[in-house]
Amino acid sequence: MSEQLSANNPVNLRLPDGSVRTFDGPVTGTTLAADIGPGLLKAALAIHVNGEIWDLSRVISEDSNVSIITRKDEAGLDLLRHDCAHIMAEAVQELFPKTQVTIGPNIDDGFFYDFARDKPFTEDDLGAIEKRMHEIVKRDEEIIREVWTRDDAIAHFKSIGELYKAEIITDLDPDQEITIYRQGNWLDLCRGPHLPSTGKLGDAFKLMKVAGAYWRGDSNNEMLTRIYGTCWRDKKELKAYLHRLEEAAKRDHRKLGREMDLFHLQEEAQGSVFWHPKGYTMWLQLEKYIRNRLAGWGYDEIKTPQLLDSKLWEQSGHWAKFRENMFIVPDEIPSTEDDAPILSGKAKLMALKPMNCPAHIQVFKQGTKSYRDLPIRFSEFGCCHRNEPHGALHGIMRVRQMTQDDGHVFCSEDQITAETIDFCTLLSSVYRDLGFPDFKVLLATRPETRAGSDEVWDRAEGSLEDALKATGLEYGYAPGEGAFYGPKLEFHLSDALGRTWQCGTLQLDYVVPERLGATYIGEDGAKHTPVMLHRAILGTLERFLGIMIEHYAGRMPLWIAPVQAVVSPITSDTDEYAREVYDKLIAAGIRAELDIRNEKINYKVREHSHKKVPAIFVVGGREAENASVSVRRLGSKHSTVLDADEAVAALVEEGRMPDGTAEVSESNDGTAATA
RNA sequence: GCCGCUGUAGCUCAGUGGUAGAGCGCACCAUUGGUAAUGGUGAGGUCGGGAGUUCGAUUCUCCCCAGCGGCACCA
Repeated sequence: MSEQLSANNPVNLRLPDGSVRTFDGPVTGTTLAADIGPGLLKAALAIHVNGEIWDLSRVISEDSNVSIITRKDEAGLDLLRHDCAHIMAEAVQELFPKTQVTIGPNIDDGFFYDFARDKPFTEDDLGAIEKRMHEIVKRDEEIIREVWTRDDAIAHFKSIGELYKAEIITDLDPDQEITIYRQGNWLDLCRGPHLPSTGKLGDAFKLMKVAGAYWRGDSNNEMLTRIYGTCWRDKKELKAYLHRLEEAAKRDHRKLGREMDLFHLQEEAQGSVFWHPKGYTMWLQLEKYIRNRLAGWGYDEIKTPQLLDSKLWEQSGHWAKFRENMFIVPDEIPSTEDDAPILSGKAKLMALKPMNCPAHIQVFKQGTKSYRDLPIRFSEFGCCHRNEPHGALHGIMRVRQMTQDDGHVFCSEDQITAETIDFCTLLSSVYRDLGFPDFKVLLATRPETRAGSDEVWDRAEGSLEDALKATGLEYGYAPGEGAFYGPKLEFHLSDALGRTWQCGTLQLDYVVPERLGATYIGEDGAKHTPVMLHRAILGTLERFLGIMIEHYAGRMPLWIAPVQAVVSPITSDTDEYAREVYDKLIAAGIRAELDIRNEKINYKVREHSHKKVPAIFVVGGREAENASVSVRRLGSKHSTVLDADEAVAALVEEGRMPDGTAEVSESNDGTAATA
């Protein structure tokens, strides 16, 4: 069909309400918007054409289903954010002419743009850049889409010193259309689409922070300087977002850990946690809970050594594949001579265990095992050390000494599916108990650095995926993210702020049991190597407690709260009665405190509320007279007067540790139900 | 590990080329007060560590360490 013919053909555009507008020939989104009304023309940002988002200026020459996109649409917000990134890049290059642009994608709540510059940007530069951005918005520069040839584009970007852009184009799929967006005197390679002009952006944006980021995300490449920004439809949304950040900061486990006196960290033991009595109470409760649950699913708990000979790690494959994350200790008596080296450097080496699996295999190997013994399930609250990079450490979420709720299941190949189903059932029940009903599953496949042949990996990945299918859980993939000895399932839970955390894992391992010589006698009387499933539900207690603290904003469920109740007399006249109530709580097994300090009740209520104590029992003359208590629950402005014994009994009931028998909560979307 | 920022009292933070200050917390005294701060008095810091410049450094310069925000890595 020739151009001329199509130009004379009428074009029918069907709008979302079903109505059709007919034009004499090809039209642009702008024309359509104007045809519908001046209000829409003003609000229009782009247009959906048969499911694709187009610039308003692009010519539509065929009958299409269309809808105009405004800033009210989700797609409109995405456009605003991406344009905001472009406007930021324009501002940066106006202010700092020798800076090269690289990539600038949208992210949750905003965008970033990575720049190459001799001197990295600092936070002090953000004010000037932001100011210039507002000027560019005021200039209301028209944004023009142009299609260039590949060679022209490469030549152009090379000629202006934009080597990264030239590299990006060079690496693009040869069939990919090269589009350039021009605004004012500035232009950028971009797939688009974009707003019709910079003025449409508005003023609800803010540059948030600067950071270093490697070119193409590879730590072997040079480091670029990244600027993060946030962008919204209007000032009100921006303000709400900033408020949300402030609220999230209040939940920070490092802040709450200090305020609630749970733990501390100090530089002499970086990456390892000093647990205080209150924090360790939470730890012990969580440990007790998961221990109970594991025992109910056929796990036998063991305890294995911290320091193991490097020979074992060589054999297991850790020495070759994991050594840079291990703490190595020479097995030698250090010299006490003043002028002699402390260590000779000649001693044999031991290593603090970074994982428990080789030690569990040693336990398995004691005595002869029969196929009738399988599956054997060992659990251990294994304290592991990993030499994590300094920059990775973060509160108690990312530490160097960690305690896993670890376990290894030794089984035959035909037991993998049943064990996987059981594990997923247990895991979803645990997450539900702990307040995290929603989680996602990813199948992580072979990494580049790995032990074992491709044939073994084919088998392992196949078995694990088959078993995963049998659980009925929905899942995605994490290519290349498997452990060095086998593929794994990653369980990512969502917290109250919608963030996701990888906690649980199930790893299928054909490699390490064989390397370490684990065998059992099969039905056929011959030796076979068992399959090993490495699994953890919480992941590590440190991280999981950190997640729980932030998820609950410190207001822990009663069973895990370090102090469950405080008894506080109004005046010292009722100290004695307060002590009676306190004794009742203690006798009932409640973690209670008695606060008979010479302070006003207002002061005490305020202080215990800040410390997130779930229940305050206030007792005055009235309560003492009729053996009652005035109970004020955390988060409530009101108090309830109850019979003292009943109040204690109610607290005992509420504070019962969950055991997996609770009803499935409504927020569970069903993905967690596997039983 | 890489980039940037920060490091002052237990906590949150102000401040200065002439050896430091606030609020909260803590101690003591007074106050006995019904559900988110009673008042007063006092103690407490070699200003992250080391070196340099200077008559003099917490302040300026350099190096190191740690924390924070990211990147990379990861439970």
